[in-house]
Amino acid sequence: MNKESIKVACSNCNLRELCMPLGLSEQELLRVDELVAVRRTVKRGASLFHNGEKFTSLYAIRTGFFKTTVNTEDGRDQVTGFQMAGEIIGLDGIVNELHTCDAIALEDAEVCVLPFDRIEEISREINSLQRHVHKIMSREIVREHGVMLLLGSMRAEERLAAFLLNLVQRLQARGFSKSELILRMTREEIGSYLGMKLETVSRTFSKFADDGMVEVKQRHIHICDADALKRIVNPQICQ
Amino acid sequence: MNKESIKVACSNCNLRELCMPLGLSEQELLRVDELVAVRRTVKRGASLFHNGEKFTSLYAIRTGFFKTTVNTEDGRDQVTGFQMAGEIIGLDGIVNELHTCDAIALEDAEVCVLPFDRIEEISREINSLQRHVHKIMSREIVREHGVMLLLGSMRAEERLAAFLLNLVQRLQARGFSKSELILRMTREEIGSYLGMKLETVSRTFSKFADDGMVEVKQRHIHICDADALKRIVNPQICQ
DNA sequence: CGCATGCATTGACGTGGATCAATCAAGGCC
DNA sequence: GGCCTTGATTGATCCACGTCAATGCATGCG
Repeated sequence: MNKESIKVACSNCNLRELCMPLGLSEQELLRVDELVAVRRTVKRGASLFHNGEKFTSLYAIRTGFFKTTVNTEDGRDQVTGFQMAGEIIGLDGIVNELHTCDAIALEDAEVCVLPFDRIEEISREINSLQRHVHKIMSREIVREHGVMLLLGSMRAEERLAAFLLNLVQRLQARGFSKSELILRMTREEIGSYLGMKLETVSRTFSKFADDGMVEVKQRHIHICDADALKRIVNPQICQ
Repeated sequence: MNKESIKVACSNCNLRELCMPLGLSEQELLRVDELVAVRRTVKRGASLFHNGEKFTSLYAIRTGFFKTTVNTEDGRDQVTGFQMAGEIIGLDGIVNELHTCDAIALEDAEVCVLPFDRIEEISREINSLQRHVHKIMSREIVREHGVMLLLGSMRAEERLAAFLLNLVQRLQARGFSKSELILRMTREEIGSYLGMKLETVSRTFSKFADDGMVEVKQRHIHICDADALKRIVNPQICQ
């Protein structure tokens, strides 16, 4: 649990447009800079927070890649999401002031620690920050609706295609290639997220490769035919 | 779309402890009373809002029972939740100021309309209301984590048992019996929510009945052995 | 009253994905 | 380099659940 006391400003952070509302005044920006208490680094495999831990802060991911998992008393666990730079994690902790999931770094990561009472305080003053916080939470709710749709009504191929398209789209929004990606998670983690076994994930990758839609070499994925993947997710529409 | 202009106060609503924060001062209560613009009734089968509609308000359910569903362009749809008195719906609309799901009344219902800009305005002034709004959204995120766990890692019997226990627990919190309930939704809607086909829902009910855990007569359910249901959800723990 | 309509139940059968198991590839480490 | 560990792939088999189809049970309406 490595904590650093380097204090850094949001106002000149290159991820600002992902974390923060747009169109703040000079003055408001200075106020928002007070949000970030400190940054914290998390080594690959380590947890940022875990189930049962007291909730104090949200975290904005600066670099690295996380998974969040919930687990039942009887040992089952379920990956609830994969998060990358610019995304906010920890929202689950607000209700009961306890985290209800684990956040594990899938590669060395750095996060900005945003004490939640400070967020509340400043968002009382800056309307666009208040709105922004509400939107972040609502976005998470909508995202989860999408996952429920996927888990509740799609078949293995559809799930994996939807997953790949979602990943690559988010990477593209961050300036990465729209056809090339390196998976940060294992087949088992993908399977947990998508409600299937790792063998099925592997077989489905192989099938996509056989059909010429992707090239798969371990965790290196090249998407050759994104439209074909879209057609798998949405059979009727994409003809 | 029946709109009434009877203006009523939260301060003497018997659902207040479900919708509203506790421990407000006299003064704050008066302010909070300004939240509810109006009430609206929704007939069984009608929608409170639907996918694509402009978002303006959240809704607090006063009476009745709703389902929310998301749907893909290609006609699939997925029930994302069932909501009852005291619960807040419409949170999905905040991000893009558009609703992304349909809310359909499963029985005649009445809701309080809470214009969202008014919520934001008043929650800037009343800290406990601000915190309350955050908690409601966080609670929804946590609930959805639970559904993802259910859909991603449980088998049919476990899902249905978890569903029944959850329903009855929420009904009990509203003063209803903890062993007797009437389902407001069809087998197909239950199946959609739980990611299984209506026949499987029906068969699983029958199996529970054969095993003496519940009595099922159409939509009337009597839970004879709640512990047995818990054991199904949580094999190891409940021995 | 009898008949249509919408759910629910139950049975017979098929299949997508789970399970079990062997093999293979890629690092990391001495 | 060779060894060990961890994760990925692939094959063979199985079973939980989906699919298709018939029947039953309430409710409402001409």
